[in-house]
Amino acid sequence: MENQHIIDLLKKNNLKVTTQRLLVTKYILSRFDHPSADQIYHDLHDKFPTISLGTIYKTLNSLKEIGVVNELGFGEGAVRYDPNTKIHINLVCTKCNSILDYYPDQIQNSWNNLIKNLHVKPIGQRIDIYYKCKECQNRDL
Amino acid sequence: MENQHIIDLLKKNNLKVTTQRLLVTKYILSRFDHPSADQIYHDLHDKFPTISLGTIYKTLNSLKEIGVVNELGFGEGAVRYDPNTKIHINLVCTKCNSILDYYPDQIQNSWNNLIKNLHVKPIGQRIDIYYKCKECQNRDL
DNA sequence: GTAACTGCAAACGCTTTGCACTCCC
DNA sequence: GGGAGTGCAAAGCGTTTGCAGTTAC
Repeated sequence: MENQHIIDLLKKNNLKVTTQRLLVTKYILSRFDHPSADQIYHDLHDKFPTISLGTIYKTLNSLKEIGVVNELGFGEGAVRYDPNTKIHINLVCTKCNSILDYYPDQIQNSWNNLIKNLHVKPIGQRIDIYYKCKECQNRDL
Repeated sequence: MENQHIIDLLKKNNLKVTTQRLLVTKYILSRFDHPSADQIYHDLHDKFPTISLGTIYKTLNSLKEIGVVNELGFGEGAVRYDPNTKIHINLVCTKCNSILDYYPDQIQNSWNNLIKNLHVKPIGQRIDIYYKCKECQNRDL
């Protein structure tokens, strides 16, 4: 996503535009592997050595509040941040904790069909499939 | 579930049968609200005042390893334990964190249909829908 | 100018760990 | 009798908070 779009996005939501927020927002929106706060911190630290982990967390929480990212918490380890709020399936490797997005054909239709009799109004959803990724399977042989 | 079944379940998985394990296992299997370790601790403490939180955690981890419960981690708050490993939808209230199970008609068929082109072998799944429960909606009026 | 944001460090909440004691088999 | 399980307290880890200094607007 271009800088200008991110600036507009932040302004529209009454968030001041700072270098840190731009960096974090641009970074998370460009990533499809659902990084943790710590991964973001380490990756951005090269470009911007004074950024702090606290600011990463605060920014991610702001982005969560304005609906730009979803949190994916797990039983163990850190929360992962998912910039994809559309219906999709997270393929989660239970060994290395990698996460891959998966979009089956007609997923929106299938999903609508699944929840057609639901009596409540969803404000979000999460679909995970746990498996062992190729690399981890090979590593075990 | 009867005590004898739980005893068999533990023995079959090479877990020694102790009063604490019996209590925790029986308790979690009887609950449909996906309690946290702390909730379990407080509820069992009445019956068995010397049980410790550490033992609750250790037992839950053992039960997880033998596939009796699933962990539901969230961005905030404690992990919740779900004794239902069949396909179902967790209706999660984002306000009070209550969790309700939901079984749409034909959910297994819909799910099979959704993942029919998936090239990996699932070892588990999790489907959440986030919403605001009736009580929380009313409370906000 | 001022309210919001940042960086830092300390605090926090949930979970795991280490260890001496106890209990199941 | 021996190894697994328990209870306790301390440690661990990821995240939030408080606050003084800084920045966007």
